[in-house]
Amino acid sequence: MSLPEPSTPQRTPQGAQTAERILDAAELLFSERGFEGTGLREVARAAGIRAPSLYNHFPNKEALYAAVLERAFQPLLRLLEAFQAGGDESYTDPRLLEDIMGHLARHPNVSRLLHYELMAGGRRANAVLQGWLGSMYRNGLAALAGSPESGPWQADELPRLLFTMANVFTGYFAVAPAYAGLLGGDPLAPESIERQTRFLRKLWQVLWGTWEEEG
Amino acid sequence: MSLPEPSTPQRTPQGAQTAERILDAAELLFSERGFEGTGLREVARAAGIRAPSLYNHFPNKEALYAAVLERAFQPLLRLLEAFQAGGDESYTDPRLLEDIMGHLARHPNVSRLLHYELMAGGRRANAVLQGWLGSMYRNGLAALAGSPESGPWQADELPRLLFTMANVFTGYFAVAPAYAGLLGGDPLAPESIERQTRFLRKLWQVLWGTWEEEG
Amino acid sequence: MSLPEPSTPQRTPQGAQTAERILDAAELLFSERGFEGTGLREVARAAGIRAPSLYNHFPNKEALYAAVLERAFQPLLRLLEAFQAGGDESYTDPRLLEDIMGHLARHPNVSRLLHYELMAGGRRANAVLQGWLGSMYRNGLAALAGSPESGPWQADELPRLLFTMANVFTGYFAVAPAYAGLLGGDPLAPESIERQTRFLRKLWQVLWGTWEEEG
Amino acid sequence: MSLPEPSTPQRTPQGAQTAERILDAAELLFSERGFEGTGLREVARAAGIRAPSLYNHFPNKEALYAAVLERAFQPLLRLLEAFQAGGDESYTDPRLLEDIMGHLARHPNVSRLLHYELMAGGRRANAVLQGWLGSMYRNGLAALAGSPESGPWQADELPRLLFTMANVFTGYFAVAPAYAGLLGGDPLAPESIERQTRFLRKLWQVLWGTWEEEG
DNA sequence: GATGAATGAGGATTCATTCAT
DNA sequence: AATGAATGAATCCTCATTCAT
Repeated sequence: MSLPEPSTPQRTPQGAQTAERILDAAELLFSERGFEGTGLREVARAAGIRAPSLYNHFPNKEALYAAVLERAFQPLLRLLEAFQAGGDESYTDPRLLEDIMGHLARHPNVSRLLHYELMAGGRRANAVLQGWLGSMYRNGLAALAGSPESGPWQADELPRLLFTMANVFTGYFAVAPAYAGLLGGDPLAPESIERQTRFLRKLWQVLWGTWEEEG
Repeated sequence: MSLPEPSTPQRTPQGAQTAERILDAAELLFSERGFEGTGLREVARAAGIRAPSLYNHFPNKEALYAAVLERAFQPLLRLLEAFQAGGDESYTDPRLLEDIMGHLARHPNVSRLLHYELMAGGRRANAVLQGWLGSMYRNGLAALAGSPESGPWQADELPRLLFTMANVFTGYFAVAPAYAGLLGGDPLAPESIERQTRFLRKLWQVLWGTWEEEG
Repeated sequence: MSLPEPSTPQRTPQGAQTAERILDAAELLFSERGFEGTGLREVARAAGIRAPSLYNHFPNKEALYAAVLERAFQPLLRLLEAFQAGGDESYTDPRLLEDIMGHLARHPNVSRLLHYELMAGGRRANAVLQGWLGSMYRNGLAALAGSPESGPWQADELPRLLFTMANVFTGYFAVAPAYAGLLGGDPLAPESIERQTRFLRKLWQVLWGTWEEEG
Repeated sequence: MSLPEPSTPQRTPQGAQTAERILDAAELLFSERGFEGTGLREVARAAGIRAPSLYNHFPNKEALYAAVLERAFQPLLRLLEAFQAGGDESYTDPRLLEDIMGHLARHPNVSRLLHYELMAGGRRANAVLQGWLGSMYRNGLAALAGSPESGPWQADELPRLLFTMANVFTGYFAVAPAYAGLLGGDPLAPESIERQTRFLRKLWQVLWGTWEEEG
């Protein structure tokens, strides 16, 4: 009666499109308001359907949330895996930083979802997240330990450095909206993200002692 | 019936004690579950009363939340103000870092409240937070700009550096519980906090180029 | 539109089989959980289809329920009619009792459906049931009135005696599961049903004064 | 806003009265429509309150149902216990029959609740009911076994006789409404209950061989 | 004949809040 | 200051049903 766009009314694509719209809507809302702050009616409205229809695609709110996390975190996981496969020296290779920053910039919801989930701690046991964190932890530990760069860091400091940097990366996007009022511009505007990317690259190099003043 | 611990048992009127207990309970719960994830019944139960009694002390949930934030953020604000009064060079003085870290370590809820509030962005207009952020922003900009330390940072990078460091400080406590499973120990245990403090001091010095390998 | 009735299972088309499977599933579930306690999704799942497909065979839940009752009660009705045709003296003929008991034993759902329906009283106006009860009432009144057996019963007590016995017959099966825990064995096991049949035959004879101690 | 009678607005009686009204309403509705057929809104409306207020008196629907059963069955339990204490010969004493019949007649809901619960079988594990049935079973077995009356019954038939009679007693009230259309009069009218009581007394005596034709 | 998708109505339950006591 | 009782609004979710495919 009020379906926005039944443009291609085939069987599967139809449902798949709806599921995708639901995931899109849910990702945005969950990332903005958190799990408990998000109502399924809002999600449904944003997806262009009524709330009960959600249950044709996801068995319940938790499952929808898990699906959102899965879809949001998987690319990051893949990025990290690809990076790990690239060799040990890559941790000080700015390209990873660039790639991750680019992905986070294109998907600012991911950072926010992650922070909400991290702050929820172990309460909402989430396999996806634990997997991702675990993978990052192991990848990081192994790679940094064998890094040819010396820098000022000792082995037992690397885990903390790792988590700190992850936090710095995602933190920018997670709390970006709160900056808007103070910094004047929109922190998620391309120009601002570009500056943040440059800033983080420099920060990374400073931390590893590879920063060189340039003209 | 279940009064936990009247820390300073002077002749503080019963009501004040109750209000304090409510604030304690609310601070913990809000910091753990966020605003929408926290029910007033839980707060009341944790405070040893029934939900309607909350309204004898706070006009509504939002006001209680604001009071929690106020009480939690004010000491930090004072710290920053005192620091600002201390002079321009103090931004690279490790003692501020030490003080802030100490305070955050003793009150891990503060970091979590702050992060929740930052992630909520502008939705819950909160004067306290805006004031604190604004003060930090102005203090930071002015002080860092006149800092005698050179380091690798240029004037227009200082705001980002400032926010980044703030995020690094509070982020540790905000997401600490999620680390527990991965790092093995409890990140909020004194020993772990001690190591984090040392790590952050070193990080700070590395960033400012004042780190020196020691014996 | 609805009742296909493939009474004699020849080359019954696929659809008829499905309808039958639906009726089987619905009969079991309605008899176990009652009308409101039974969901169409459960019925569909038990029949191996999805809920909307039910509507290819029955116009709605009420009609499905009515069809279940019809199919379940008709054989009993036929039994009673055949018995009535057999002559007046047959009411004290133990064979009727045997036949009815046998049928109820082979179809324990029938008793349960009947009890649920009786307890629903007049709320779900059900023509089938009213017809069956009415027929039983009339048959019973006429036949018992002209019975050659005297026994201790007077004419105006016969209706009550009739209903009481009907209740005793069906009640065993309707409430049997609740006995399981107390009586030890499964009341619907053949052995237990056999004993119940013997017991009821004796009960019937005692009531009519035709019981004789035997070896 | 629409409370019918806040006549005596003391603290406890007020709530107790409400709880009682809820129990009354729930007992009637549960007994008429069963557990799943009864909505809490109906219960609330019948009790003169709104649905959420139910939760000030009972934690959930199941607990309300359990409380209804408890209140409904306890008097019967007491009756049976008192009877058991009375001595072995009492099982053939018509006074017990009279008492039980009177109680059931005054509380026809009890029979209906019992039948609904029995038909639910073990699904809704109900301690009250199991306790009552267990008590009845044990009381019955012990007492009947030592009964001075001989009658036509053997020891191993007594359990079945017991359950049969219980079924006959409660069955009348449980399915009474369905009789209304057929018997003409209201089966729950005092006159009809009186006749049923006489009928059951006679039935009992016939079963024990103590019936004597009278003038 | 079968079903995925959609939905209005309603399910039980929780929420923050009010008020009389 | 405290709380039982009450409630409108909203929660997640299930229901029977429809319809296009």
